[in-house]
Amino acid sequence: MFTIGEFSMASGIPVRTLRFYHDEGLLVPAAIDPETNYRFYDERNLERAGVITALRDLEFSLDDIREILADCSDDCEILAHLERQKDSLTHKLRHYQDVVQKIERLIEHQRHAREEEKMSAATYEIAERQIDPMLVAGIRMTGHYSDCGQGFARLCRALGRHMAAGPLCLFYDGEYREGDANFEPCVPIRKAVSIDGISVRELPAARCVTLIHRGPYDQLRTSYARLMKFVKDRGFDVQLPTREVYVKGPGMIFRGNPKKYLTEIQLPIAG
Amino acid sequence: MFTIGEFSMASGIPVRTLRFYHDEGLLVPAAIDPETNYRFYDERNLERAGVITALRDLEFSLDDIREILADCSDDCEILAHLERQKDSLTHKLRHYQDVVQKIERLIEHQRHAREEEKMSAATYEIAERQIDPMLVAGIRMTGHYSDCGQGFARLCRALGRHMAAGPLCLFYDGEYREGDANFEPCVPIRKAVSIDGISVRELPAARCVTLIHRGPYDQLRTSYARLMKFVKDRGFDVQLPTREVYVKGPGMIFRGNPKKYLTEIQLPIAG
DNA sequence: CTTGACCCTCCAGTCGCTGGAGGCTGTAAG
DNA sequence: CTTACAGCCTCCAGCGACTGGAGGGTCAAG
Repeated sequence: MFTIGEFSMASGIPVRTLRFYHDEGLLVPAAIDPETNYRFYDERNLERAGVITALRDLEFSLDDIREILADCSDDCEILAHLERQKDSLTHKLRHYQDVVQKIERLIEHQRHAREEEKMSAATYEIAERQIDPMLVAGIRMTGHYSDCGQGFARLCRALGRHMAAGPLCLFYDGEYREGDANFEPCVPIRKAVSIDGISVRELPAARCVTLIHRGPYDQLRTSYARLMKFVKDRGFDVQLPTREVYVKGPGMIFRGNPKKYLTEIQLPIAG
Repeated sequence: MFTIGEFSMASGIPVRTLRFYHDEGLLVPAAIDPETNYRFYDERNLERAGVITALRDLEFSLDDIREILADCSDDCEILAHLERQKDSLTHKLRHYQDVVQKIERLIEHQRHAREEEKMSAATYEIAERQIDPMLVAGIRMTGHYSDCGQGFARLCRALGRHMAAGPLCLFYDGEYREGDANFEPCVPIRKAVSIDGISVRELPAARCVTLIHRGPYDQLRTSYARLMKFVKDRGFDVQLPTREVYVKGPGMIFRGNPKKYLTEIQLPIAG
C-alpha cells in the first residue's frame, strides 16, 4: 500500500492530479481511511495508473480513457479507439500545418515588402527605368478605383502561397474616370495556375517613367500631375495600361498608416 | 453605426463573442446607449474586428492580440510576434506529429501481433522448423527472468520506430537458474542502429524444435518439460542460446489477460 | 510538546468562448 | 389595445484537465 505521495512518485502523476482522478472516478484508491480520509493505493492502482498515463500520452481525453478502461482489457481491443484518435489528431495536425504555413507566408511577405521599401525609399524622384517582364494573375474590373481592394482580397485568397511579390494595378483608361474606370488588380506569381475569373499571363517588359508616391491614395493625383508634366516636357508617349505598384499599403492584418504608404507609379513610354 | 446584430453579420463574429470581447476590453463599442445599454459599433470597430479575427485565425491568444493591438499599427511591427507565434505553433505541430506517429506504430504493432497470432494459433503442437536469420537489438542481462520486462521497456524506448516484430528473449544457461540467470531481451529491427548498451547483430538461422505455449509465464515450465522430452526421445542436442518469442504478451498499454498469452519456445538443435 | 512533512477538503482560476434564465424595448399584426 | 416576436440586455454556469491557495487535520521524530 502506498500513501498518495508515494504513489505519486511511483506512478509519475502529481498528487493533485491523483486526487482529481479520484474525484472523477477514474482512479479510485484501493482503500480510504474512514477516520482521516487518507487515500491508499495498491499494485492494481499502479497498473491502472500506467494505462491512464499511457493513454494520456496519446492525447486521449479522460472520457475516452474511462470508456477504454471499461471496454478493453487488452491492447487488441483498443485498435478502433486508436484509429479514431489518430484521425482526430491528424485533423489537428493539418490545422496547425495550415496555420504555420500562413504565418510563414506572412513573414516572408513582410520581409519582402520591407526590402522593397528600403530599396526604393531613396528614390522619391522621377526616374526612367526598364521594367522586367513578370508573370501576373489579374482580375479585370470596371467601377470605382477604390474597389480594387476587393480584387486583391480575391487574388490573395485564391493564390495565397503562389504570390511572389507585392500587388500592382493596371489602368486601361487614357483619362480619369470616376465611377466606371477600367482597371485590373494583379499580383505577381511564381507559377502559372488556372482559376476561374483570374487571368494569368506575362506582363511585358516596358520602359517606364516612374515615381514613388508617399502618402495616402487620395493624394496620388499630385504625383500623376508631376509625372505627366515630365513626360510632356520630354515629348514621350504614354502607353496603356499604366501601372501602380503598392510597395507599402494596407497590410494583411493592419490597415497601417496611410501617411506612410508608398506607391510606385509606372507610366510605360514609347519613343 | 451598427447594432450588435448588424455588426455581428458585418464582422463575422457571433453576438455572444462580441459581448465577451467588450467585457474583455478587446473590442469596445463606439457608443453605448446609457438608457438601454444597447451597444453601437462603427467603422473603426469593424476594422479592429477584422484585425482580431485575422489574428485569431493565426491562433494568437486574446492576450497576445491585446498586446499586438496596443503595440502595432502596422503589419511590419508584428513580425516579432509572428515569429514567436510560429515557433510556439511549430512546437505543438511537432508534438502532434510525434503522437500520431506513436499511434501509428501501435496500430501497426497490433495488426502485426494479430496476424502472427492467427498464423500460429493453430500450432499448439511440437514442431521442427527452420528459423530464418534476423537482425536483432538486445540487452544482455543477469538476474531474475522477470527482469526482462525492464529490458524490453528500454529497447522500446530506444528503438521505437525501428522495431520490426514482437520481442523475443535469448537464454544462455544450460540449466534453470533462479536469481542469476543469463539472458538477453531482444527485438527484431529493420535497420542496424548503434546505441550505447544495446548490441545489434544478426541472429543466425537455426533448425529448432518449437512449441507454442498458451497461458501465463509461470506455467512455461510444463511446456519446457514437454519439449525436452521430445528432444531427448529423438536424441537431439539443444544448442544455446534457446529462444522465447512473445507472440502475444502484456501489451504496450494493457497487461492483458495472462491466460491468453502466447509464447513460442524455440530450442535450436544440432544433429 | 513542538516541529515539519504530509494529508485532507473546498473553492477559484485557467482559456475562449457558449448556453441558458430572466428581463427590457420597440415594432408590427390582430 | 393587446399580443407576439425580434432583438437587446445582464448575470451565472459550464466545458477540459488540471493547478493553485486557504485553512485545517495527522503522523513521526526529536
